[in-house]
Amino acid sequence: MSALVLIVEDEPAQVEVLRYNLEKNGYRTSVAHVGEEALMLAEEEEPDLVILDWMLPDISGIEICRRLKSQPKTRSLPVIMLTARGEEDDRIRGLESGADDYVVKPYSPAEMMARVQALLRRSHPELADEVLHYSDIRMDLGRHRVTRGEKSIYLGPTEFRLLRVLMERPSRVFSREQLLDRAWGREVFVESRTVDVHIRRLRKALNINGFRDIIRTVRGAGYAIDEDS
Amino acid sequence: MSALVLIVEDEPAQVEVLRYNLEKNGYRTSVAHVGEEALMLAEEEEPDLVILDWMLPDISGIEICRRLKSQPKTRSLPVIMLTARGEEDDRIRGLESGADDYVVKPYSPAEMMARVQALLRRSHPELADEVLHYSDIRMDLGRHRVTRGEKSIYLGPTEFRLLRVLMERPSRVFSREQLLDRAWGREVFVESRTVDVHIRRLRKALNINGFRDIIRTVRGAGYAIDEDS
DNA sequence: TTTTGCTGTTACAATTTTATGACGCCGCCG
DNA sequence: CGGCGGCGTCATAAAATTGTAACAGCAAAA
Repeated sequence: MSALVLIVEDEPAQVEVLRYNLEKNGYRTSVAHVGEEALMLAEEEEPDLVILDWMLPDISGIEICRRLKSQPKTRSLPVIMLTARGEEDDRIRGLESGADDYVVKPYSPAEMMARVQALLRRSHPELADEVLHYSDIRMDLGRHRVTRGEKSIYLGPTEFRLLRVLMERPSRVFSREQLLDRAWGREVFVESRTVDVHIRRLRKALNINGFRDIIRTVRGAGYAIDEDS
Repeated sequence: MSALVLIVEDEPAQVEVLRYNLEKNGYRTSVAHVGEEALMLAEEEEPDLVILDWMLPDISGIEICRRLKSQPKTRSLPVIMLTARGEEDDRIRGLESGADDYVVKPYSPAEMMARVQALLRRSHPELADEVLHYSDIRMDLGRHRVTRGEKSIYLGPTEFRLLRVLMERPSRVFSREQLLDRAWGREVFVESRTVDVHIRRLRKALNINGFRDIIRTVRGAGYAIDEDS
């Protein structure tokens, strides 16, 4: 089961951005458009984290945060406050009201995801599994799971490590020696040609259905995982 | 994803020079004109490096640096201090305040870029991929990728090495022997005319579409990569 | 203009590199 | 013990890359 993130935000476009990115990173989401709804959902659905917009139609974000922090049931629920740019005072008031972190709009999705993960790691380490993404490939390191699009992919241990190395630095070309070092370990002795074979196995597993090959062979250099051919 | 460099500088002309050069080298940029803004952006945008002018309208660069180095969140953020010429004391104070490097104005863009890359390599090796530029040609050594304008160019291994040699010293003329040495290796024995053929292959690949030929033939001397014919 | 020296271009064979399929070994689990 | 899955290696096929020779073009020198 993955972490549930409650999004409290009245502007639909913002909601969509958040929801898209959160789900892409493997979180479940739940949305409240107004303050009342937020308080209710926070209690009913027991989310693992709240992203809370500062400006809401009814109750202010700061007030919601205060209420959350005053109830035993939701006291330890991490809150990320979303504020408009440059309101220095707001930031301070936000933190005073008990928010655990704040993000100013506009923000980069990557930054937001990093903070979400940081907070989750603090409160529920077991929910903060690291997940690598590239294109439509998703690699959940904690669960040892790989999916492409909707399909789940089965990989042997070696292919898993190999893909992990490649996914940690998408587009970068790794020589066979580098791959052996990183995916096999420094002291093992295996033929460098063996990499070819595992690359092939990886390709076969990844290209299940009619998926386009995403591993780029660079003659004389090595392999990389890459969008284009 | 490329590295984000925060430029803290109040003089627009300086900003433009920096921004132009940084972006040409594949970095993303962000600009603060005054100290307050710098501190805020350093925290919000999580840049990977800061270029910090000494003289600013509100807070001094040295003070900003001190503050950055005193906060856990920004402590390990590399700082390059920009100082006016000849202020030896300033330099010392700059380094004392925790700056990781300093550059005296006026500086050469190449020097600045070299320092940026050096610092990045130290802190985030994965962001310091080397990229060569000349005219509209871009060569990403880590990704093993060449583009001209928007088009991506495919090169065989030898053409790749050959272009690399030429790109490392644009405009310089290399004799066939020098090219054989550097792109083939000292101990291989190949006909010097072979260079011609690979130069042709390189030209053919580079001049895809209607791009102008950028390799200059110097009769009796060799080849160079060059803007004009 | 003819000659001469160098360079551009093309075709082709040789070589190198990579992909693939098959095989045997080994450790794990029933 | 026996089967199975995962792994490394090898042999061979398939591709891609490369070196050369041969010839055409061209510009400067004679």
